[in-house]
Amino acid sequence: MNDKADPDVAERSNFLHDIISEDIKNGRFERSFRTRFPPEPNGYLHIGHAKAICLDFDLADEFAGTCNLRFDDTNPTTEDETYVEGIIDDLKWLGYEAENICYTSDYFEQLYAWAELLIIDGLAYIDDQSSVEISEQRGGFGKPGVESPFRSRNDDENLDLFRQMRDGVFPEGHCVLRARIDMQHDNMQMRDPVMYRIKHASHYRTGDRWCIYPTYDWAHGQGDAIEGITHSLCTLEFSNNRDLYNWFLEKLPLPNPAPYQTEFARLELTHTVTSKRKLRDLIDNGVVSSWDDPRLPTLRALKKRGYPASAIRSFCKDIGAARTNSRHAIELLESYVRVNLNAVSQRRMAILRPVKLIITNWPNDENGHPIVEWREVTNNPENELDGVRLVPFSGTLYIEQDDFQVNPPPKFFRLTPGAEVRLRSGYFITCNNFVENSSGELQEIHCTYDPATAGGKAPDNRKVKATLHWVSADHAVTGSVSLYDRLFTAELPGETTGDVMDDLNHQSVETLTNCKFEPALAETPTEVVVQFERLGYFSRDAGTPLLFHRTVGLRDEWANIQKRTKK
RNA sequence: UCGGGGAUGGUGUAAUUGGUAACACAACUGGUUCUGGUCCAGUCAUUGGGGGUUCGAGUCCUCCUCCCCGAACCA
Repeated sequence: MNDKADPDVAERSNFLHDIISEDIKNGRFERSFRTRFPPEPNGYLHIGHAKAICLDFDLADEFAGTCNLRFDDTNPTTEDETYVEGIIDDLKWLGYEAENICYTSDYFEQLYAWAELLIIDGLAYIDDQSSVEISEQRGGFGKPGVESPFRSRNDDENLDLFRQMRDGVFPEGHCVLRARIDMQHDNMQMRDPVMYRIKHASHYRTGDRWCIYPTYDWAHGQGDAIEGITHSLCTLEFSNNRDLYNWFLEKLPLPNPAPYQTEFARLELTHTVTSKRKLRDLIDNGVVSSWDDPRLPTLRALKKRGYPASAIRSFCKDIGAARTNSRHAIELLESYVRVNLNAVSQRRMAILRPVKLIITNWPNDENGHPIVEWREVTNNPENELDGVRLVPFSGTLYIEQDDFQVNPPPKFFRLTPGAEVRLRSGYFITCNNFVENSSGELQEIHCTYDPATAGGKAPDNRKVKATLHWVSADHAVTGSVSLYDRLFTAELPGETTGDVMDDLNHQSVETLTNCKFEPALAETPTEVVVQFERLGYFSRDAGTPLLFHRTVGLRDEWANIQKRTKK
């Protein structure tokens, strides 16, 4: 399930591609290319993860290799089964299937055995100091560390203590297992890093079998080796861990060549955040409703909002991979969504902020009721196979408030008193009058129609400057629409004050409840995205009846004109 | 302060590995159009700064500047 077949997605070269080709050419590994996507199950996947996933899986696909999904579950106090399930769902939705679903916790026994081996080889020791003492002794940038007084403990004692650790003899924090490397090393990661800590916590998979848990560094490379990974791809912040990754692998009796780590820059987007902590803060503080709130950059939120998975994949492929820290404009992602949706989504008419339009010369039938015509409207001009539908048209309609102005600004092409416009697939109409209430609010617009322009074409070929969408008042279904805007006003939230909450966009969602939809919209299946003509793409909510989420608006030249004239 | 990694237009990614800056987004001009959508045509950088090697440098050397990551029993 990948879209190699998608001609829109061109393969772009990047440094990872080059490295792997080189390794294959030189026969560095006698096994085939294999990588893994290693999330920690303590939150849901977001757009940043999508980049890593696309990289891992597409590279595997391209080089005839495989990719595992591995849950890096070494910290029982933060992880949970629900996230495991959520991540599996998210990955599937994105369109990828893992070769194997693995868990670091499945390697706990092996990891433990290897740790004993290191102790026996004099390469690890039990340190009885507290975390603050250890931290203080670690030194600083340019300042060498100090060796622990327990560093010279003999191997037999270390082994004995380690076994007692495992047996639950000690309380949390009593001691840790440390690798004996070099307290003077320039790389802080190499200053006798902690391999095991005591946690009397039950793990969502191993239950109470363990009370000591391996740290990331002690588990990751070994997990890679166990799975036969060749290329361990991760983000830039792990660069400093690479020395340690290699050190452990060298000291262990593993078949060579060992996997090796290569880092790339994580995906950052403007006007949003992608750290799990910050996402969680937004949820916990009630800024957004949950992990799938459509304003969030999580995959489940994007899905709910109507972002096609294939658009996200195209985006990730095209931005490629590099080692430069960068931040992509969120508009770029949106443009991929528009390109995708423009091709596939059916067009419908919906009025978000309705105002009544009365056609004063509209004919009545023999009973004195306005006649109803069923106008034929194209479903998608981008795809003839989508055909047409019939939309009821009559003498009383709703149009968008924005489409009428009494005193129009320059370049306003829409309806104004005296002007003629087209109602899409309907008729040309001319505004003769309008009605306001005592407080000056627009109540009704009165127009006459030209019967000769049925279907929206004038026999004399005269032109109009605008085509408006409309909904017949008698046939309209009423529903609601949620309009989303960026969650943060600042490109880089927290840039000025350091607190992302200071940059919150307090108008990031607006829900309109009196929207008028053409009848066909009531038939739209849940989670399907349609284009509301002239407005944008909208996804039907699965829970709330007749609610649509705005996926993304259409490009809006009129908005640009207004912005320009303002300057 | 030490170590590691970066720097190409408004933004992001490329450049046959030393051969004369490409693609996308955004913006702007104009054209087409029954969506101010789509589509089409066009405009918009000499590669952080200095010096050097070379017929030729974004690619090599050198000095400088700026930015990111790192002192968790998180990953």
